Amino acid sequence: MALQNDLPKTYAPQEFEERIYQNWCEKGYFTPKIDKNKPSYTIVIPPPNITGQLHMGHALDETLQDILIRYKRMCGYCTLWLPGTDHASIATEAKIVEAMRKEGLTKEDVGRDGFLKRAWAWKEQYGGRIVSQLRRLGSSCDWSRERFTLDEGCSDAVKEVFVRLFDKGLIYRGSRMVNWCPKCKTSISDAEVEYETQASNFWHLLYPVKETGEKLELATTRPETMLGDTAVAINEADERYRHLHGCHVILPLLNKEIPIVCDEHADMTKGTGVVKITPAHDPNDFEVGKRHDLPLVRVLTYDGKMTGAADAAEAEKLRREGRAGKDEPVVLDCGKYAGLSVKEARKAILDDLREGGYLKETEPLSHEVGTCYRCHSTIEPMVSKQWFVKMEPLAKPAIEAVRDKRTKFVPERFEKNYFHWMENIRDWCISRQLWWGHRIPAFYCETCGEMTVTKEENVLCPKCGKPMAQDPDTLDTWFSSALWPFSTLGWPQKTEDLDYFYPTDTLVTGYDIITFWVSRMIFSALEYTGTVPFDTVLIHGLVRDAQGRKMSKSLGNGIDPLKIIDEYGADALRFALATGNSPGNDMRFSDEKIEAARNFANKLWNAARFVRMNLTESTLSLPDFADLAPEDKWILTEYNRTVRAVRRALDDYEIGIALSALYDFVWDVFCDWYIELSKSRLSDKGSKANVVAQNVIGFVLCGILKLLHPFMPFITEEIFSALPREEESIMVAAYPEYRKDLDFAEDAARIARVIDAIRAVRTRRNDMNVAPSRKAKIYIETRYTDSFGKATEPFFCRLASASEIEAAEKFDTAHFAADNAVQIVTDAATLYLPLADLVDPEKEKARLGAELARLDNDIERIEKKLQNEGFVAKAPAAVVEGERAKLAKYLENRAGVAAALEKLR
RNA sequence: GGGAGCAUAGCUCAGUUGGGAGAGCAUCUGCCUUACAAGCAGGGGGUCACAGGUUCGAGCCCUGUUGUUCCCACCA
Repeated sequence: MALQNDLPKTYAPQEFEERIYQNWCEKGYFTPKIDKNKPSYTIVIPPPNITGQLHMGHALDETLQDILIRYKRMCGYCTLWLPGTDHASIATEAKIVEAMRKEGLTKEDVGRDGFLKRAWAWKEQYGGRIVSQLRRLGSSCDWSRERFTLDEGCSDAVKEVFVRLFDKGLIYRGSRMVNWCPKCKTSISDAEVEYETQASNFWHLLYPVKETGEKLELATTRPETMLGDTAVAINEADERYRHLHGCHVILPLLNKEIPIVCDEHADMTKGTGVVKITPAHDPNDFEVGKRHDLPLVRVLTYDGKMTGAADAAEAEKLRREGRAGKDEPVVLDCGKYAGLSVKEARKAILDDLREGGYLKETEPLSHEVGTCYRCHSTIEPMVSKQWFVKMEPLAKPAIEAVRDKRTKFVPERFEKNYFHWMENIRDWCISRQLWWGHRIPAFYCETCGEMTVTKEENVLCPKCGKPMAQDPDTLDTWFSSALWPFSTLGWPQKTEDLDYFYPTDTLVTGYDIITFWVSRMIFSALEYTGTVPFDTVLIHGLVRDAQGRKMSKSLGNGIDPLKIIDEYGADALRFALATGNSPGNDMRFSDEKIEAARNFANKLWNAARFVRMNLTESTLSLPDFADLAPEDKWILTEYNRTVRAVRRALDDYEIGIALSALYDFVWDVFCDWYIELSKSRLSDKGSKANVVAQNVIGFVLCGILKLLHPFMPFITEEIFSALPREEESIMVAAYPEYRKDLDFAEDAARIARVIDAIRAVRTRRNDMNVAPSRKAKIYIETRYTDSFGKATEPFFCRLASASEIEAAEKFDTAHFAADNAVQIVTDAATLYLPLADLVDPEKEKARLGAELARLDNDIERIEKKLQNEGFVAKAPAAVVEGERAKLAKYLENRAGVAAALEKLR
């Protein structure tokens, strides 16, 4: 007896999950051995933020990736799942600033170096946390290749890209309108702005016209920026204001004369058709200002307050020294409003306008306000000197690549999101006024003003030879994330990894970061590596709570995956997340779902225990087909078809469908039927039939374990290791393949008839409230006597409370007391149960009557269909044939039911 | 303003080339049948949102309507 490791009586995942993971790591199964004769399959992880803790979104993302990786690995691919983390500049920096605030310190107090020291300490402390949490899920990542977006290699890739793009003219620096977060005190990109609806007002202001003395009415949502107005715009075609062309208005409160300009931006159909122009604080107005060469007047500081004398003086000083570009705004001393917050200034200015008679009316309005995606403060559009990536030349090939399906989205509809974003893309603001991140590799000479972009450090001015100072800003986090699929494999170095594993195969991520991340990886990869970064993007939805709400910290409705693992096991969590999951759709997570998942694991565990305790053979192999019982051929056929269905679904990324096919097979087919059908042979120790049954049930169980392994890695490994097996681990076993020779259609149909009959008997007995203890002989009248031979008797005895069975093509009425028997009609047979003493004749008549009516109904419908010439002529022959067969069956059944009814009468 | 998803059993959702609607949970009935009560056997429950259209045939394809969720957009 070679069998060891008896399976404990109860399924307790806590007992083995950690041990198994440890073992996999020690064996090095996660690290691929590059073999150029084998195809590669690569996934790079969407790197979680180092500040983060594992949440359900990660758990879903990781589960899907691990399923794909384990599947491909078992299919013989050389698989790499490359893990890592993201430095998440803005999120991490905010956390560290917050932590310092509690100590009473600011960034400025500790200085740049001191701050970065703290940041790296933070990374050391918390960066590993999320990684260890990933392990608990069973993720088969190659930890030897773990990367971090700020590590040496990734940083080198970032610098390389920056320099190349700059040299190509695709990166430039300039004063542009950017989204400014006054709380994070940095610019952010368009993609990082989230719009939310806010209740506000439309304030109708009156600006006096200098030349005519009339009062020009205009409406605004931002009265506090009026001090920065440098024009008022009307539409040239607007008849109402034709007489004002070339005139001026006197800006209230400041008593400043500003021009009335004609610009297409002024929409005649909206409001009064007049719009105030504040070029320094509104993106549209900025464009208007450029067209009319209007001055830029800035009235807000970078932390969201009204500017004052000091701000104005400082800007003036820079201007005088020639250190401010000519395209930079003038800064206004807002006088009595200086230092007020936007909110305070709005109130004060409105009060003064009202007092001066410049406020005509206040109209309530709800509108979309841009907010920072990290801190949700209101975004201020500000003119600021920043670095930008010129997007149009990069977007074009990226659009073509997806259009040509060199990269495919699953589901396909997300292409639309992608195209829409890419086709309307604006230049990408990549500089951030933050310290934690990749510092921009640009250097300025303080002596002569020269600028250089280079990968070098400690740069000397190429013009005057003096030391240069590096740009203080860092890059958008997503700039480095965009390089992730190749920077992690060694690019720009020509490494063996890059050569073998790149381009990667599948990227798995949520639809919420298609624009942030997926689109940027695609255009980056095309530009720097000349190929798409991955073949397929598998998009999944959000994990919501049981009520369908987004899980969030503020709602406190988040479910901690680690707690779920502690209580139910990682396999149950994975199962709950994968089952019923369809690409691109959100899902709800609930107690019921996780319990159902755990129950399935428990079912599998117990089925395996049953099989295990019946094994006496030390090896398992499929018996000679000649020795197989019909039920063996039936289960092998069902199993084989399941293999095909699961593989097909997985190849189509239909993970939910694959898993539900497995669930049904394991529970309904294998456990509820095959195990029951095998019990008599399995208890018949020492017989040849026993050995055959052992081998078949062992073979199918092993197949089930392998099929399930990508979804539930731990339990399948634990059971597998307790069975006679060839491989040392299920991880390195081959994924089952569909085998033509295991499709025994005829035998499968024979057992299907038996199952059908057993079900029918159970239903009748249940209807009649017959106690299971009351056994009865079953007479089976059938033309399929080979299906209902003596060999099937144990099935009826165990599963249909039969004492014995007798089958014949036709019984003559004298053979048994037919008048005292209950008659049951199935598609393949008519069964007689001598239980008449339990029958209420009236009830029985009613039942048979109802059945007759139902059959008549069916027959009529099919006959009608078959009389329809269109159907017979146009429907596929197989379908028509199927209908004919069905009709024949129904007619036969009807005859049987009618006869039974006749007898009762 | 543009775009997309969803609408199927009491609840949560599957349903992929158009050929008599399924699962889990819940509910009802009967079972400790020695792998499993985290279980077994059986039952009830659906004009597949609405209205048209294409087709021999529509939950599935087309058009429109309603409800709902989300994404995008510089609307003063």
